[in-house]
Amino acid sequence: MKIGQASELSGLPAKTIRYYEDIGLVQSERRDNGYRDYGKPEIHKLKFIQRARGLGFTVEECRTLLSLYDDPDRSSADVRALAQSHLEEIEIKIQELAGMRDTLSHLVDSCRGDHRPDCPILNDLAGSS
Amino acid sequence: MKIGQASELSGLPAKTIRYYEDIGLVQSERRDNGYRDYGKPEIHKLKFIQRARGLGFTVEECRTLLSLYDDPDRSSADVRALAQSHLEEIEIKIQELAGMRDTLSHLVDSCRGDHRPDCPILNDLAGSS
DNA sequence: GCCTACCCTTCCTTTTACAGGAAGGTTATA
DNA sequence: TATAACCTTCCTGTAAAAGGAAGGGTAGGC
Repeated sequence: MKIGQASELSGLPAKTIRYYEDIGLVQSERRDNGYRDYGKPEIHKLKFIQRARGLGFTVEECRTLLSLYDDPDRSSADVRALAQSHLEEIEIKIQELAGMRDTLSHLVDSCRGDHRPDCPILNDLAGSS
Repeated sequence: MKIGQASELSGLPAKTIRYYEDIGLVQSERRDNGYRDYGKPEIHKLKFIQRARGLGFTVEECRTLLSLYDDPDRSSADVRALAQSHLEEIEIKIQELAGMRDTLSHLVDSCRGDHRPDCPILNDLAGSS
């Protein structure tokens, strides 16, 4: 099938699929006219990546996950370690964002938001505390 | 003062300060030898930006915040609207990350993580559900 | 005067994960 | 035959810097 259908089936934009080919993540056959030609295994890989990306794995982590998936001698410990480490990064990011949210929502609540220039948000950023 | 001290006082790497100058965010005087020369107002601006970046505002939002800060005729409503909108983006990101975290931690918990290849994480990514 | 160490300069490249668009070839349909 | 819809490659741009090369400035010690 052509890239358009591969895109629909995998949920990835055609641009993204070409990009993944550029970086050697998912190869494709070529027809005589130069069009990319995808079969079931490629669609499967693309979906795999789409899900992994949806869980926030980087493209390089997806590469590793794919190679583990393809390796019948893998240890599930390796997969778990990768997922665990990614999970920790996510939790750190959540904590960072939660801190920002708390500070910001305080500031937003304390600002009247009227036509006057007086503003606790700017005061805080200016270090008036 | 030179950029090194400006860096220490503002908490921003010298590289970043130069970058902010490149994009017209914080200008500096120059000495005869070509070195950048910073005074109190610039340090104040740099700190302002450092705090705003710490709250997750983009550099362009920082530009807007700075111009509001410099404008005695501003309305606090404008500042509040910007902060509010940024706050909503943060909350959306937190929700996304929390979703990833929940799915991932389930998967990690369900994987034994031993030497065998059998792995629920990979199975899930492969769409075996 | 010279050496060393450290600070500063500009300029170029790299990062991440694509998106946008130009210029042009292919195919299906009316 | 015309046109729309699809495909191709290639180049550029994004955010916010970080890294590094090549070189100039400055202060102190010998």
